[in-house]
Amino acid sequence: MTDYDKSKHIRNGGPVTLADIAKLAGVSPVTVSRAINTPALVKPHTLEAIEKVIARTGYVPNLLAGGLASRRTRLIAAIVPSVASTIFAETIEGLNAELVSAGYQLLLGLSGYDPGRELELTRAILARRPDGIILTGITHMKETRAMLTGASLPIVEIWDSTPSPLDTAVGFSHAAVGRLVAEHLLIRGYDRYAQVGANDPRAVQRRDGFVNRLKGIAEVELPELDMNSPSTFRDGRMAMAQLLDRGEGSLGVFCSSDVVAHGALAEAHARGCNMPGELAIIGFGDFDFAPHTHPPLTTVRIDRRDIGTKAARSILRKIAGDTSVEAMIDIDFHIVARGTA
Amino acid sequence: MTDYDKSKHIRNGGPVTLADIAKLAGVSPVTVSRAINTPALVKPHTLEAIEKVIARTGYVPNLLAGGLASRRTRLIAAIVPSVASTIFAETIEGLNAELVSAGYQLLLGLSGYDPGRELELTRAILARRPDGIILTGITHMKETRAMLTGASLPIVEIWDSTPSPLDTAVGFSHAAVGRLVAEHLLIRGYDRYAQVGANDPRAVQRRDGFVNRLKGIAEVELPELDMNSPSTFRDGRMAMAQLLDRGEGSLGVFCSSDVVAHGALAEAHARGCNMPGELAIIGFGDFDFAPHTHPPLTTVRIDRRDIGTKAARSILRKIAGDTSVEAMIDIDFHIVARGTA
DNA sequence: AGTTACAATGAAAGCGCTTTCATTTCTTCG
DNA sequence: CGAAGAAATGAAAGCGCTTTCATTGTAACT
Repeated sequence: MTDYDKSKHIRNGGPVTLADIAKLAGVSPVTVSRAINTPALVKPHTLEAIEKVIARTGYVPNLLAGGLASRRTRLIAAIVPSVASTIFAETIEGLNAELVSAGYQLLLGLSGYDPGRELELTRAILARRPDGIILTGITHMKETRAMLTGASLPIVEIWDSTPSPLDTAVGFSHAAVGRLVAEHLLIRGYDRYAQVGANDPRAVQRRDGFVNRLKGIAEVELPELDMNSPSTFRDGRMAMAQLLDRGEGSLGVFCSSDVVAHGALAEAHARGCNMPGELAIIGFGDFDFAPHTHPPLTTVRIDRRDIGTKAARSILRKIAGDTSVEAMIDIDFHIVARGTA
Repeated sequence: MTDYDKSKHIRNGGPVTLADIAKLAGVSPVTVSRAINTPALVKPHTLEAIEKVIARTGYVPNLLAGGLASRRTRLIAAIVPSVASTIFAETIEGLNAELVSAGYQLLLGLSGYDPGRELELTRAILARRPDGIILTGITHMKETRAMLTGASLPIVEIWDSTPSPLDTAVGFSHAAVGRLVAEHLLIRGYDRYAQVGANDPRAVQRRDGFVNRLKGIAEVELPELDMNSPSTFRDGRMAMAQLLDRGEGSLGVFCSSDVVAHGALAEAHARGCNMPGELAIIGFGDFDFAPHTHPPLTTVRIDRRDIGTKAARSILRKIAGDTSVEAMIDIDFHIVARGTA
């Protein structure tokens, strides 16, 4: 039997390597590699011996070395704007659950709604050679797009819809959401219409869809908020105060998120507005608290977790070589009519 | 000048490597490596030439190879129970911000409050040889502890306090939180006391601190919730209904999170309870909505983001070889008295 | 008994970097 | 102008795995 100890000097108590295991188990390194990755190819008796040594030594394979050699890292990267804003947190959870159960690990990047940071993150992430990458939205800097397509790996864009994704997209049309909300309000008929909220690309799409649907019917008021995305409870409250102060007549408001809507609602509640007769508020996201506001918030519901799940499945299929993954995977949305519209 | 093309065959359009850059720039691979990692060691003229080639080719270094060779991955792993539950999301944001600005990347693991999953995650994460690891809480399976100490890397445990951390801990005493809340309620004096909420290790500590402080003074009622951590709005509402149904007299309630408290509050509100005279509710976390409930929620405030920031700084210092990092870094907490207690 | 096939194992090369140590090329100064 | 020291660069080895191809052992069939 050959001696597999390639080390020039005695092991200095440093981390155990595959070669160490091989030596201790009296087999070659390849066999240990197979015992770990493709145990079916190893004779049960040998396998058992190797496993015993692994357990005894507490060996943890080095996936850097493994990834370098095999060109597969079992790493999936995801870039989202934020994780504190509820909206993406559940998508991440869905993503992660699906990835972990397939033996993959999630590498997370937070872009803070900043395309420049998205670019830097993309570079940093690509340097780790993930097997796939997930991005939020469909608007990226051209350098980002170039780098991504040059890396030739599966890409999934989430939370938006497009006929021409970089690779595959999982999401829905924000403009359609805006239109749907407009129609919901139109049926009831209000004297004035307004939209308040964030200015990230997707919120803007929703606003534009809303405004366009009302074009020729009503002017949409857009209170100015001196802030950047994402917007807050406070923003909603201030905007609503502004709206209520500067005009008469019944009012239908579309907020860019449930948080903003909640703020708007608080102001309306404080002023004793009659909802939804005199004032209607529609949020976006159907956050946990939405059913519990006073009155309960009418909002647009999206299965946020499902976006993560479907994104994970798509990317895993692509990694597995499945070329039949659809370019655009649509996610459902609908209005949950509660007390505010 | 030597020819640095080591490849036996012509490059097949695959990813550009450091050797390719070296060849195109007419220098050796080491020089390119230095141009990237320690540009100060390279003559400005050479540097410029190399940078030009890198830009032109869109070269992205392979950090797997780099990490394998240098034994530094610039990767920090963090394991938290969940990211959808608000409580940890901001910690992650703080962590990430600090790490990114130091050139590190965050590898995220979600344990779902399950020690077994924490163990698996630890193994999977260690296999990627992070430069440091951050864990939530101080209770881990003994296999996890063994694996961690065996890996000999900087460890930071967050969101709890202990005199004997694995390495360093950043957090606070949950028992002390429970005591503080008990004292806050005692000052006002209620006929009955109750605690409702989750059963994760930290929530249990808070409950025990609360119960112990009231020992000999009052029995603490603990409504049964047929659920696991984390608990929800619904749990809070049901528990409050139970409490209100089965007893008389004024009542002081400590909830394991603001979400639970919000639910409890909704039930109390619906029944027209007089707060805080007849009924007191104290939450935990000071979530965004806490100031905006009706009445506004009294709760325990912790700077969640700060935990992340401090954890990141500690681990970065450790990586830099600083041995003066304190074993226990305390995080402040205090009661924000609003309308419910 | 003699192929043939398959299962189990091994040898060697190499993934793309960084490290260490050696060499070359400048400066600087007596 | 030549020696000494510093600055800039390079050669070679190797990080810890997986891959490919070769070899050996074992069973199955004629």
